[in-house]
Amino acid sequence: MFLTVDLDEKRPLYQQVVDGVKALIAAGELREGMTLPPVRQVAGDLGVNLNTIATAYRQLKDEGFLTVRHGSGAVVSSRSGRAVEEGELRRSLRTVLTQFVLGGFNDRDIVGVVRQELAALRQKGTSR
Amino acid sequence: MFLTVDLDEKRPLYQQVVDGVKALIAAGELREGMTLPPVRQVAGDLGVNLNTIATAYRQLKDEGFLTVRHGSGAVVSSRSGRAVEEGELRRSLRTVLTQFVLGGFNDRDIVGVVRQELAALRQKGTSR
Amino acid sequence: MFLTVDLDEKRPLYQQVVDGVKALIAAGELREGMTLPPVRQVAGDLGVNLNTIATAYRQLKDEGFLTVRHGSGAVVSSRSGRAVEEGELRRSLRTVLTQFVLGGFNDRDIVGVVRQELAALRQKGTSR
Amino acid sequence: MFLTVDLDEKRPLYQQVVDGVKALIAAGELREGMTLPPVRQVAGDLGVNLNTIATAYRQLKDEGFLTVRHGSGAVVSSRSGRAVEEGELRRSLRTVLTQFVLGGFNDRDIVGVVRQELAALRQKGTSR
DNA sequence: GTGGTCTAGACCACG
DNA sequence: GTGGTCTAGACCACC
Repeated sequence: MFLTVDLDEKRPLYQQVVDGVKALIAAGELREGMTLPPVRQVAGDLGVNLNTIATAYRQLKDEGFLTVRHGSGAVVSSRSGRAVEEGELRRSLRTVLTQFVLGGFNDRDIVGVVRQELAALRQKGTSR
Repeated sequence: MFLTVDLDEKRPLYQQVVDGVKALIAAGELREGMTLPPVRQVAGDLGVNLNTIATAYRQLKDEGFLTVRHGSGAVVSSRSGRAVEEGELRRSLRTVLTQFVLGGFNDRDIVGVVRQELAALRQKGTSR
Repeated sequence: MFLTVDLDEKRPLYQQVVDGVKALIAAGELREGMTLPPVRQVAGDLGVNLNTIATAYRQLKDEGFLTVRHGSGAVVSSRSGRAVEEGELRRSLRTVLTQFVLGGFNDRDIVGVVRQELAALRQKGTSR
Repeated sequence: MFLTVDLDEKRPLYQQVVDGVKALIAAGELREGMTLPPVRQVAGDLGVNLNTIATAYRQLKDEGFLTVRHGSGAVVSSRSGRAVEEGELRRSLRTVLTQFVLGGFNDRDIVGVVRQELAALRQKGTSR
């Protein structure tokens, strides 16, 4: 798989997996109908506890990104993901931007970084 | 004060206060030398426990944003805040941008939202 | 564990715990990768509140001595602790030495005591 | 006077004054029978609150370093200062030495620093 | 008046 | 099981 986790990060492990899968979907690298590797395999590959991956898959299912068919693995859902509340998104964005501002970046710099990251996010797959 | 907290958010209350104060500093609304309202007053205004605000002030002190003088109050520090690692910042940004992409926003939209939020962040105070 | 606290001291309890852990690390008795006992156990052993120990662990984490992994435990960090300013250290030393001088110790005595304490500090573990 | 205080230090202001006076006595710069400047003057010179200096003088009196004669100021006591408990002293010393060890100093370095500071402490006055 | 510490006990998040 | 957060309320230290 194309997932990695970092024990030294602040995000919990399961969240890193969730975010990683979402990123792959956003990049078009994972598309609807594709099957994700079994929980056990991912856990083994990443060297983390099995429950951690199970939690991540569960959250992805709850958010509508995966359809779990008992015995046949987790499949990327057709209507991938329901909208996250925009208010919440903007709040997260605001927090990150605040840190950039406090770090001394000016608006040009920040918009540049945003463009860079967007390009990186979309470089793989068909995107949309 | 201009702080708010939301019990339904995922961030802990004290973290919301920390982020709020940082945002005020970034916006130039709080400047070095200014005194923050007493812990008890903030706690009362926000309807949370005194210790929650004390924790927030403590973290802001530890991060170098505040200088706390025991019998006096908490004043915004001159060397406001130490640098956050850029790598960590970019990672946070990437996570947020992924959410936007998954929400169906295109790059134009996203950059637009970023510009809006930056403007909002900087509208108050002289900035600098 | 080899920690003790004393209610009659001026240092806050959590600070005594912080200093105690640092001393164990300095002595090489606690080394990187080792897991500290759970918060609740330490609290029970020392007869203090859980939160007091949690505060100590939190500060040690903030200072870079511990890496705390939520569901696991607190392990001694590899890059144990960031440097303390030498100026601040010397100031603390000066204050203590002043007390010894006022207590009637001569320089020989004082250097002797320093050597004793250093030896005690380093007797355990391989040091390094 | 030869006292200074630093608002950015961790020690409380009154404690800095106490330590400063003790240092002057230890150095022999202040000797028994000499009169300290009035509280008001010291407070003015240092730019701190009058109560802060009053607290410092009171503690010095309580510890036996000063004799306060109502109306005639504070006089350095003949039997300057009662012994501080040696156990407490050693504990303070141990804490400081721990920090030096954690800072990477070896025993030679540390003893060298101690000798330096002792010399600086005693350079003025007749000492003893 | 200010902020800091501590307790007792509840509940949540993570692995 | 682990650590983290929050509350309610007490008491202390500083200015």
